[in-house]
Amino acid sequence: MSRKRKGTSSISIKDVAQLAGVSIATVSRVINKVPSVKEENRKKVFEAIQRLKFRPSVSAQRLASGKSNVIALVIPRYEGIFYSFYALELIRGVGTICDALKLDLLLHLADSHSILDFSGVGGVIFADIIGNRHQVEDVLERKIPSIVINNYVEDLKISCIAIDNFKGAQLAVEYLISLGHRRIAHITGDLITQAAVQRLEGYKATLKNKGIALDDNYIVKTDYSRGQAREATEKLLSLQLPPTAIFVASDSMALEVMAVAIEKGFKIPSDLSIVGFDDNPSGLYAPVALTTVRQPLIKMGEEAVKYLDLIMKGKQPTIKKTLLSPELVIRESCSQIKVS
Amino acid sequence: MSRKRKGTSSISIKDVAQLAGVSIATVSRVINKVPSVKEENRKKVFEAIQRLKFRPSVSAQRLASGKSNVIALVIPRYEGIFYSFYALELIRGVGTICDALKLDLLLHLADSHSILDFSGVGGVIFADIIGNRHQVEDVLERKIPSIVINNYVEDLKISCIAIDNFKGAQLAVEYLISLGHRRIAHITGDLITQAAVQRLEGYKATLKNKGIALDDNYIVKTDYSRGQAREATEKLLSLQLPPTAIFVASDSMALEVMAVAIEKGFKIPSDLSIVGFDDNPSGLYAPVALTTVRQPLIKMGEEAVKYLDLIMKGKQPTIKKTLLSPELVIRESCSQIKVS
DNA sequence: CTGAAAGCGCTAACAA
DNA sequence: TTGTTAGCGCTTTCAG
Repeated sequence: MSRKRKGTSSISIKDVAQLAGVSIATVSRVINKVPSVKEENRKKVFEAIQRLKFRPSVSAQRLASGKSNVIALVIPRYEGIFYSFYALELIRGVGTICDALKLDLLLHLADSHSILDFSGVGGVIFADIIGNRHQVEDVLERKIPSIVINNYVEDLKISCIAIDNFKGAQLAVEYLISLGHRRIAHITGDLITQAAVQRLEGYKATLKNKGIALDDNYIVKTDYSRGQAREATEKLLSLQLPPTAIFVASDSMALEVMAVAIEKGFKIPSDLSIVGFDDNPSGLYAPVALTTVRQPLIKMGEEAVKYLDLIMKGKQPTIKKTLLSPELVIRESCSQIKVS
Repeated sequence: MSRKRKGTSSISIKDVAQLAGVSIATVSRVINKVPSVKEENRKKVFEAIQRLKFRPSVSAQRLASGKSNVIALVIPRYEGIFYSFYALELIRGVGTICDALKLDLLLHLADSHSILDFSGVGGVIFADIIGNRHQVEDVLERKIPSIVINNYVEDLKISCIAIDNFKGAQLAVEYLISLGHRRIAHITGDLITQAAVQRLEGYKATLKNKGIALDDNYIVKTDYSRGQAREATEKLLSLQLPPTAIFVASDSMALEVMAVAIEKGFKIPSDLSIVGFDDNPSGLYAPVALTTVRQPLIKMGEEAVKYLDLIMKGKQPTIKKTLLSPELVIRESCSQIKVS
């Protein structure tokens, strides 16, 4: 008995087997719900497990089976992301469904140069790709099931689920136009995100389509923060010919826009119409309930997890690029333009 | 060769050893930075690792060594938590430092009845304890290094790091009193959280200390949501004798309070002083910059991780209960009371 | 329906 | 300084 290990104090499948009077294989079968176990034995094993408070070692399970039920959620750690409703909502969606599906959620708040260790991981969800394409490529190369969300990736062989931000912007702007607005401004989000870029493009394209000339003064770029939203609004409203409507790339910024406008004595919506983006519940309680574009973030997270789960279980191996449709939520912050 | 396994396609330490012309033990030593390896061999091994793109299997490492560098962050999934700046800030703090210390972060958004699987986990951080004491007790029983944050637990043998919410409330209320206010209301957070309870207690105690009678009409309970903050404010401001100051349990609610007050024609701060809690950056860009109580959330998360890391490495085994001090951040939303 | 036994990929004595 | 080898706790054939 010379080369014995430091005995791990924790109880193992062996102890359970012994107490239950069966072999470890049977215990394993019970744990894995293999149907072929006699009811009597199953019961014995269950009791032994209870009595010993046995918990199977995930590491051992993984090692032996080669399977893992860990999903990694990679969120790029750029500043702007934490201004947003978006991140928390996403984590909430993904986290909740992981809990339900008994998947473990590994959270990586990653730098673009973080080295991510995916060895124990069964699947990876990339929340957007911002300066970390190489990480995606790495995972792809290692054939780890993966999916990108909130970013429609054309040029990579990977599944993705994204919001149709272009369409979202279009919905917002068309609505504004339908109310008679022509001087429509746009406060963008951080243009390192695809979402912000596409919203801007949607805004531009829709104006063009409707024969409204673009005016660069009406486009102000921000990093999604409330501070920059405030500055943007001040700039916009002090223009010689201020816009009659502003389409804002996030609700949290839109709330700021509204606050600034009210401070300056504008009446919402009669003097200024505002459309946000997100359907952040805060918008409901704004001085004037915010009209906004709802994007199904939680759903996006859920879909991603479910899809990954399928791939990890060996089904659904094809690459699928999904675009989720946003939806205009009309509340009180927009009105027909005043006759001039 | 009958009983062979389905060969895992992934390369193992064996392949590296072969290519490098050394034994697997040497490869293992290189991986684990054991100093006693000849420089020449170390180099060979490194090259082989590079060429093969070898990544050690975490599961195997864990199983063989009995060590784990996974930290689980357990966040109770009650509705209110997602209204808050708090959750995201915490995740950010913990997530960032985990990335830095090369620890894996397992995120559990747990129901109180979720069964948590901590088998592969080296340490656990409980973010508050809300209906999940049994989970804490379970971890304790299994001797897994653990710590509770945002909740000062007296009656459990576990380390904790919490904010001194009582003191925070005291700072806020004393400041208000020093400005001459006596009709000071409090909009609470969700009283299933210790933080909200302690802020309420701090509020009450401070008033009492200063010889100001408590008035139940001045205390309105909420769930931290903006909607309830709005209702609370409306109720408070329509009182026959409305408060001249409101201490609000979170910044996000305080912003709502301010918005409602402005809508109703109150001037901030001359007609109504407002103090929030959190130091949410949004408060900076409010119509009137919000005076608030700063709580070091990110620091709390960081400290927790560092501490756990120490325990996991076998140092610092004692139980330590830490209380972090909040700090009053005076901005524009409070003023001397008007002479009546 | 069950048990024996061969790994899964790695670590850590121990011997050399 | 290095190689050999016995496990770590579990899954999964294969043979009853």
